[in-house]
Amino acid sequence: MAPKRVDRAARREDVLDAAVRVFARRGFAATRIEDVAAEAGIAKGSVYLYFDSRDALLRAAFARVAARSERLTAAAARPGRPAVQRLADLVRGAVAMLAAEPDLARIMVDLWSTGRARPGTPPGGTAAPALDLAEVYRAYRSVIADLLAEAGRDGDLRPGLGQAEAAVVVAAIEGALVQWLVDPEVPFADLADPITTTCLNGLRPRP
Amino acid sequence: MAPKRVDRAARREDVLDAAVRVFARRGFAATRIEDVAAEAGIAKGSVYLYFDSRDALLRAAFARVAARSERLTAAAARPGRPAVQRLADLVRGAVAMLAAEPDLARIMVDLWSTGRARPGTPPGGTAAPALDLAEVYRAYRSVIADLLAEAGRDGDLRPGLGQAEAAVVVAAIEGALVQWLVDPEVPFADLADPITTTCLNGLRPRP
Amino acid sequence: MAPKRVDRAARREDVLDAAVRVFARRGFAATRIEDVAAEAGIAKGSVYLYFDSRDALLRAAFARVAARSERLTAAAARPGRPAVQRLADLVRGAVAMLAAEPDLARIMVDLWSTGRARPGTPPGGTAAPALDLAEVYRAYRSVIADLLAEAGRDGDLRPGLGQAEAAVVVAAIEGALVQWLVDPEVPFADLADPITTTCLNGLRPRP
Amino acid sequence: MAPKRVDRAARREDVLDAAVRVFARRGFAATRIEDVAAEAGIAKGSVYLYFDSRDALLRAAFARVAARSERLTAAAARPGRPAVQRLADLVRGAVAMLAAEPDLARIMVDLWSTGRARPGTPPGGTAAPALDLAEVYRAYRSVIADLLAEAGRDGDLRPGLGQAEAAVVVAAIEGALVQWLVDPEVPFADLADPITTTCLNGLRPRP
DNA sequence: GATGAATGAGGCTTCATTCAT
DNA sequence: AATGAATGAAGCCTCATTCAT
Repeated sequence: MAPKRVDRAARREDVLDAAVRVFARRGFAATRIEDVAAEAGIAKGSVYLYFDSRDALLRAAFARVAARSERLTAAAARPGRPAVQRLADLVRGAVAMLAAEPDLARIMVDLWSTGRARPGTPPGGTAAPALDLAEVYRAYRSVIADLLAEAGRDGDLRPGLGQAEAAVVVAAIEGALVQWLVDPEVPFADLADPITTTCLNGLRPRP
Repeated sequence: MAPKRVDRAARREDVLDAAVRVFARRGFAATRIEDVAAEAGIAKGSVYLYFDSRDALLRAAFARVAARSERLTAAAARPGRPAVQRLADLVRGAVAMLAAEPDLARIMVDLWSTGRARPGTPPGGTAAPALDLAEVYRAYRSVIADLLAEAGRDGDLRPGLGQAEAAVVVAAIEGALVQWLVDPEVPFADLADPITTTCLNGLRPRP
Repeated sequence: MAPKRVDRAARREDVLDAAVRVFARRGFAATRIEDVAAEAGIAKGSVYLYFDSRDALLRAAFARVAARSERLTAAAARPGRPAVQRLADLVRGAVAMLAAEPDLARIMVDLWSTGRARPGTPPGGTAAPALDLAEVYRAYRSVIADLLAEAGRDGDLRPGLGQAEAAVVVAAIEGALVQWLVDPEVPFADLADPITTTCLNGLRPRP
Repeated sequence: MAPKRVDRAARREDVLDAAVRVFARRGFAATRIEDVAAEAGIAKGSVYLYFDSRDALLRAAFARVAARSERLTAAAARPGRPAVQRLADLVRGAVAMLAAEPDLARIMVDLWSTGRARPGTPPGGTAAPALDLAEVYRAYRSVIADLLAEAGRDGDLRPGLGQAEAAVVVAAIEGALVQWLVDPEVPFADLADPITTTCLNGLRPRP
């Protein structure tokens, strides 16, 4: 029974892989279950062996985005080097990761709008477990805010930096991502440096 | 034969107003023609008196977003004051405008994903005049890059700044917007200052 | 008030003229009230000043077809010349009239199918005054059958000819019409002679 | 992956059978997809498993009419007996077939009007392979014209008969059909003899 | 009388989901 | 488990008809 489980889980991942690809290509709204099935090389009905509904597929894709984000911040939280450097690494790492996985990046943008108010959500309230994108970004900012504060105490950045500045750093990354997705000629990966230096210089102590 | 005292164009704007509100509330994908009609206080079929199709409504909404963006950059291009200041004004103006018209802002986010590969586009190819969001952002960056260069020549910012840094500035604005839309507790309007100072300080000449 | 009446009737005819042209061009099914209005050079709503409904327009068009048919047979019933000749004249006259008024002819073909079971007709039965096309053809055949019988008594055709042979004569005309309408290269007007001679020869007494 | 024991093609035929019945009963224009589905005993949406659109259903019905017509003329073209007799057989066969399949016959009449200028045809131009009814009748007349010419050489009919007389023969059949469809009391099947004898006698050599 | 804006019922088509095989 | 045929709810759009001006 154990191998069965593994198989099942592996198959599920395969389907999700396919879904992510199609979601990235056509967007959620335009993606039909059949598209996902075709991309996964299985029959339409078989998708339902692994996911309860179209919505569940969407939520699973969201979970991937969230997990990736978490992995990223987790790495940055590890101490051992100066906070400014860990911050710089975090920014560079985030850009690199988004650039390396454009499909997930595209889905994230879709989530920005879809996550807001899903059609399925009944006016009453208790819908499916919400795609808590807000929480993801809150955590993201928290980690950065902590690093900013620490770097402030280290004297590498201005003291007193907090949530607002963390939001600016996150903004620079996500905003650059948007421009790349909207216009593939924008060299997103190459923006890692300008983003890092601009933000960090901008937050240095005034001479 | 009398031109009918109902002003066609005004009525069309009313419907578009309604559409923008609903698009912002539910997203494009989830918005049905009937929702727009209800919001406008007219019958479903009446929407078609003013717009050829659901897609035309979407395109008109895009045009509003694009027009607003243009108004913004046009103001910044007017000379008369130092480039750094005009740049700072542009950033603050952009944030203020987005904060003041959250509906259009939300639609813009929808456009980021929808604009990519619209489902409506017939396989044949030449559909309606594409929602050229890329062009909007290209123009946006251009204006900012010009200001950066000018400020460089003024000695207010580093010399040699260009497209990349312009992208970072745009990114900071749009990225902050995203965080606000995803999480209304993010004080977007208040981020105008942190964004402006961080970016401009970060681009100052090194002492 | 009298001139008003005349005006009104004349306008009504104008609208019907327009309707006949459009019906002939696009067929009933594909003709919208607006098409008729445009062809008549009036507004959509004005059509309803002269006709109660789309269906009434159709019925009026039918009436024209029927009236024309009646005029035709009426002429043939007038005595004074040998029956065979009146018969030949009737056939030639029918062809000439149909060829001269292709619009009405096209409408007649539409009536063959539409007249059968109009959508509006409730399953129960009592719909609008039916388009009694059957009656039109019955009268048509009657007149011809009478002429055949008379020509039989005259010794110009075989005796004992009746409804069946009348149907064949009518058939030759209407069937030729169909071929012309389906394929404009068929020289309908020129078929008057072949139809007349074939039928009349075919009904001559055997030598 | 098993080919599913339901034969797709057979099922498609079933649906087409149902469509033909409904088309015959209500006419094309008045037939909704739901009517066809109900007649076939399936759900509305299921019709689309077998036909791409309402129009495709119409075209398939046309194909049946055309195929039947072809079968008929093919039989007549086979030599072996005198041409006059084959001609007589063709006429009788045509009437018998039309009388035996009144549904297809009714559809044919619908095609006479629908085939002309189908509403479905996009303004662009090249829609689906047009319902080339003209071609069907052209072929029909050709076969008959050949038989007439051969019978002329045999001395059974007048020499020099051609397209015009062929049109008259076709006309007699189709025209009789019309009268029957318009008025079910017309004994169409019994008209086979009057048509045959009238036409063939009418085309005999003059004594 | 004329108009044409407004209405809303109705038809076509799509597609998430189910289920018999 | 896997399939894909079948379903039917929903959404887009059209157009006959009404009605205020």
